[in-house]
Amino acid sequence: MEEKPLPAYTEKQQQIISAAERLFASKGFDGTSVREIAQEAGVNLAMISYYFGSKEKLLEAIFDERIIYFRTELESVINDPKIEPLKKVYQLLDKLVDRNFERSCFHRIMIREQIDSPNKNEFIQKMILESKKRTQELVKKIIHEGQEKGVFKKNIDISLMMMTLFGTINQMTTTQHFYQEINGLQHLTTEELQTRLKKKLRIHIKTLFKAILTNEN
Amino acid sequence: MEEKPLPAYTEKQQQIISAAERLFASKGFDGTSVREIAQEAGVNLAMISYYFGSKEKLLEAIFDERIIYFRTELESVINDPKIEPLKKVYQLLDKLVDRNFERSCFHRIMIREQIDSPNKNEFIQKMILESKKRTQELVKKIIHEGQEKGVFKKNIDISLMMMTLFGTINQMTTTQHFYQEINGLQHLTTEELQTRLKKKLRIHIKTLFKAILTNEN
Amino acid sequence: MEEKPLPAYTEKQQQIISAAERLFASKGFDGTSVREIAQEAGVNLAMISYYFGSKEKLLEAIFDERIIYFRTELESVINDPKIEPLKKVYQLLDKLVDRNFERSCFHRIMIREQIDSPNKNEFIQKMILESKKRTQELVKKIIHEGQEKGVFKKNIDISLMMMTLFGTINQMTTTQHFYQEINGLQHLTTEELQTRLKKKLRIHIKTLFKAILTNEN
Amino acid sequence: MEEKPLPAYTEKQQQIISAAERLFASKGFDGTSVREIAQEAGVNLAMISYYFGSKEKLLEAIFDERIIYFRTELESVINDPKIEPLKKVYQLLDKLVDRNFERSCFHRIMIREQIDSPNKNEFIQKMILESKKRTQELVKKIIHEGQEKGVFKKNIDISLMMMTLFGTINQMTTTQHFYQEINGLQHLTTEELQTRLKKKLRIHIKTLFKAILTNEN
DNA sequence: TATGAATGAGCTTTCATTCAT
DNA sequence: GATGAATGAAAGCTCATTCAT
Repeated sequence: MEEKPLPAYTEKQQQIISAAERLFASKGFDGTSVREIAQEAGVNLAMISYYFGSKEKLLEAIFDERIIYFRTELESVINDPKIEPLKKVYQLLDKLVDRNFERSCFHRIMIREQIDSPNKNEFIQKMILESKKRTQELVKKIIHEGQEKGVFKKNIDISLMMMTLFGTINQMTTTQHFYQEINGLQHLTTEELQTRLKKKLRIHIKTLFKAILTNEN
Repeated sequence: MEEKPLPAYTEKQQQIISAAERLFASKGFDGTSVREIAQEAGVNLAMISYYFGSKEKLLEAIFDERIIYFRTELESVINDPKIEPLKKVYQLLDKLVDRNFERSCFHRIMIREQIDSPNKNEFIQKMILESKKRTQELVKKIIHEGQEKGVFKKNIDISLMMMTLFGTINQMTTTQHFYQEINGLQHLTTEELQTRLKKKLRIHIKTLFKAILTNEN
Repeated sequence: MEEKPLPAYTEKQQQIISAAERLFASKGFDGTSVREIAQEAGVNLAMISYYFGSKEKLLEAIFDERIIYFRTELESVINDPKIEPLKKVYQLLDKLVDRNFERSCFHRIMIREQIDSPNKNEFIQKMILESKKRTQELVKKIIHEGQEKGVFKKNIDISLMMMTLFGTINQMTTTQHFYQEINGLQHLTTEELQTRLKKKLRIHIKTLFKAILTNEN
Repeated sequence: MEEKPLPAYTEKQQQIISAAERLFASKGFDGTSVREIAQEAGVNLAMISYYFGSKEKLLEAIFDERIIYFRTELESVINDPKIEPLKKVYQLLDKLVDRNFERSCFHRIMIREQIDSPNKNEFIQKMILESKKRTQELVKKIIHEGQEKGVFKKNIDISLMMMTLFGTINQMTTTQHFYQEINGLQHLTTEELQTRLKKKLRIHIKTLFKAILTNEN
């Protein structure tokens, strides 16, 4: 919770974090062994305990490292009074979509960590909750602004709207390969697919929110 | 439909499936040990390998057992030509929401299994893909019908619409506790929360789809 | 703390207990690895956790198994009113010496476990304490009897006397090889040494106690 | 005597020795990690290997450092021809008791190291053996003197007498907490307990030896 | 001299599975 | 069919030690 003045993690620690992030994303936390992480990161097995203390703490470090990326991004743009509400929403949505594609590994980890279950890591739960609260607060502000200006509908359930927002993005993130398969896009490389999906998703989400928020068509 | 073509699973096997389903849902496949399943099911440890061959095959059995529940449900209603398209969509949506709440354990498992990854169980991947295709086909049919009748908009990207549909439902399923926390509903029991969420979600999804599909407000 | 009606430990468990006892006696608890125990006992490594849960619990099992041997032995003889006090003391002393030689491995373990230290196993500490209390109570009874009959001195500090009693026996148990070296008995086999020591110790302790307890010479 | 023949150990080395001594005393050699010692001593982990070569050599260094304390102490007093034998014995006993309480940590280590075992550190075994021989020689001298003067009994088994002597002292050193518990002295601080025990032990041992050595009461 | 980083071997324990009955 | 015993492999982690600076 304290702000870290220094980059905090050394290069080798970054290597480990990055390797772990990739593996946790694709095989899950429990499905990934510390040995695999060490191998993927090209470091000695014992280094992981040496640097992070435990596998659990390594996961926390990943959150600690990546979640910063979450906070800083959004707020700046939103507080510009000149931009009109819908544009602000659009900007916000684009950012959310972008960051999901840019940090897709981390997002996949986070999606898994969100799944309801009793004995989840508390530290991480709190981080996610805090992040959700922040974003929701932000969204609420813009929408209220739009409502006051008469641009947006009244009676918008923001929590449910967030469900749709993050639900759609997460669904895209997690089920790309199904999308690819169903739509006969097996010929595309992963990168091509990603580019296409990002473009489509950006438009889709904006269309969706225009429909949810305004009365225009 | 009522007759089961195969003797299916004995009572003891059902016990195991049911116990495994609960545990896989809350702790993940890799986070659950066969010992735990045996204990939760009240059966001997060796029975699980004995009956199902392996932990992996047990997971497949869960899918095998529950996915039927998926197929049968939807189609019947949809083929009624008297019901108008939007009503049909509404009925479909309600069913999807309901089955998600009714079989929330299995859905949580499925959500996890959908998360992109190279070395996932192929059998299950195919099951999920097939199920997705079926549902998408169904939805496509209704929507085309609505489009032909001039009730629905043209140019609807069904795949993305599905992302929003399942994304929203899944997001609700997996992040109930965050919703509860953020909205200050800690005083509700799990059951009360579920009832409330289901009601809200049903409305939300329908409103959403009306906005997506039609030009009315 | 509950009495076990059955022999409790299977043959294989006995093998493990016995092997562990030998190793713990000679190398200490922390100095012995579970692997060594498994090898010495000729069982699979995993069996030890399977049967006893952990290395710690195995140590407890050793105490559980051997400490019985402690309780039963002594009391019977002492309650005979016909035997005169000094004879009773002699009998008791002989028994104590004998059991130390018979179960010398276990005694060495117990000596180590008695050494003052903060994070010792509580279960074992309690067992040892209880055993010490019992024995002290027993000794107290005989001595009081002797004092009432005017055979023993007044003003005997029983606790300190016990220190001398068990101190001497334990010292013998733990430092046999030094005794052997110092007294030029390297030519004796372990067995021969033991026999000689036992005989000597029996006499020594009795002489000692006669001197402590009575006024005769 | 005040000049140290070798530069011996630097201050930092002394810190390490002292920390290790405390930890080995309470947790045993194998139960103590080099990391703990470094932390307790407030020095860098690598310093320990750097200074002493290995954990084993550190233990040897402790013996090397502390055993001097053993040798020098006793002999001086004993060679005074004016003091009568029993007084000499008394002085010796008091010294032995005192040094045990003063260097109780080191004594606990030594007690552990004495416990029979094939693969013990030879260097240390030799040190202990040599120390035992010296002390025994000393005792022998005084006793022979007393026997010649007709003050002490003939036929005294000195080795066994030593067993009783060190056995009693060691027993007190290692099982103080049991003594405290059994005699209902939980209200005493460690220091108060020690003071009381030392006083009692001094008297007890002397009484004991008077009884062993002489014919008086 | 002093130290943070690094290492390979080892630790205890648990895993999914199979065996013998 | 049903089960307690058994197994080899692997898990996460800590160990004493050494390296590079």
